[in-house]
Amino acid sequence: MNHICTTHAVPNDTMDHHSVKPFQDMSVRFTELLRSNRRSFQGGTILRIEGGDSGSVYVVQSGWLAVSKSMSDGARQIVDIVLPGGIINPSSADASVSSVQLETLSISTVSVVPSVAWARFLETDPQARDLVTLTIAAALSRMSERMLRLGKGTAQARVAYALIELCMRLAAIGGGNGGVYHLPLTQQLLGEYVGLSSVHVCRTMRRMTRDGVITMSDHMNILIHDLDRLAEIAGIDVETLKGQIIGNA
Amino acid sequence: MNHICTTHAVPNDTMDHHSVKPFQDMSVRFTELLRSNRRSFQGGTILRIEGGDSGSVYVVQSGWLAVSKSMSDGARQIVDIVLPGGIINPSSADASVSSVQLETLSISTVSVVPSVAWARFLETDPQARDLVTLTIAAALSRMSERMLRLGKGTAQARVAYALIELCMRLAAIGGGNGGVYHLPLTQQLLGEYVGLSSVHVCRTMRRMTRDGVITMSDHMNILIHDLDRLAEIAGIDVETLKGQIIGNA
DNA sequence: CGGTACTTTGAGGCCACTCAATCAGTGTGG
DNA sequence: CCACACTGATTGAGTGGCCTCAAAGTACCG
Repeated sequence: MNHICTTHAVPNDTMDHHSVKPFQDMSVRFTELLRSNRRSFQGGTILRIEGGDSGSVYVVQSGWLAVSKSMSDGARQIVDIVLPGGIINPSSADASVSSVQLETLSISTVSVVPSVAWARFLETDPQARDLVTLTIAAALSRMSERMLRLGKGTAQARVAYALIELCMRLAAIGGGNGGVYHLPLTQQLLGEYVGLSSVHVCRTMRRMTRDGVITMSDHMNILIHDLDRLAEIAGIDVETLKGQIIGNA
Repeated sequence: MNHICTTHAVPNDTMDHHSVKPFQDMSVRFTELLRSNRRSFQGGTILRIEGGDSGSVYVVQSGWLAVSKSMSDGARQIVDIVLPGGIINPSSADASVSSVQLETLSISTVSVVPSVAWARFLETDPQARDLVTLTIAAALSRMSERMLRLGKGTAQARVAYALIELCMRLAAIGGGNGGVYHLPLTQQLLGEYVGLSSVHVCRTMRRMTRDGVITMSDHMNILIHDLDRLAEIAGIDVETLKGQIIGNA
């Protein structure tokens, strides 16, 4: 039920609760650029197919997006999950020259800025350049961390890391307080994020539930009971990680 | 036998055969910046330990580098391999804020530019900024591609992809003609790159040799006999990939 | 010639996969 | 209001790919 790019985009200038934390201190021109290109999409919308629209930068203001790649046999890997405040630049950053798919995981508000306009703007705004640099650094850090667990690392470690990563990133932008949050992902999608089959994601999370580390309620509502245990399973130091995968240091 | 950062760096201004392809058309000031910070390192030198020297950008002019991360149990994942022409900016690009290890895989010439000087220089040189952007895009593309195979993808596909990726990148900077090249990696290291044990790397490559796809001679001299077969195993389209993982489009 | 580093091959085990069936939640139309 | 369909979670059974342990082979070097 993927909708190919709802072109009937909804210009959303009614209210401005969309100004995400990382964008708060930016210049007026930056804010204006985002606002004039803002669109809304429902969950499960494909914004960009491999190399299709090669000329836009995506600035996320609300909702969750997934950047993914697929093998010829259809198996898919979610390369990165982008939260509000994230910037996806297929031609220079988060997603490479092309061949990645970009889709919404939930109802989202995204500013779709033509690459040319974006580049021209960046030339004039050093502060925006710094923001982009910081955003990319955070994305790379996340990806490296996830790669490490994809290569080495058990199913438990992969899932545990993903849960912590998303929880921390969410907290950084003012969501999910105290280890409670909602994942707009099926176990299938989570599996594609961490490189596991949906079945094994289920088993793994079930086990962590039995062990009292987390609690799940209706459709991926996560409550982290024992962050220390979870961090141990994931093989990370919470404090260290915080400084690395969060963009707004 | 890792040498902790040979501080007795050898300023290498004897000849200038170091000017790598991607750097050829850059400004004089850029060239000068690199030259004044150039150093030589022997293979197996650790240039940067997790978050240690937090303030340098590394511009590779010759040799191979590895960017890696380790788990608490010592298992290591090579996040990216950087060839001549590559730029590693731990605080904004290839390697994230910190917590990555950077080491030489072979004798290398690298310009180690202090972050502050680098940032200041970039402010004044839009062309250099574009180069950085392009370099990052290529790195991200490679990483995404490798992540896909790390998550889904058999041992064969992972190894095959790595061989093709490195061959193509090497060819792009004027190395290894016609599918023949030398990998300055042990099977152990190649395993850390593609997420396999050294034993299984061996078996996999042996099998590809038996199947007539590649030939190996003394210590990782690779000859690709049947690129089409190899590409099929890797699950890629050669032409498509070329445009994506190579920086100098 | 012994030492070291790396590759190769065998044997056996475990983790995660696939296949498949059941269950739970949510609509949807009669 | 209930039967039906549909999507997603759960659990079991069995398999296979990759791992580990281990031993032998090969090249290089002091």
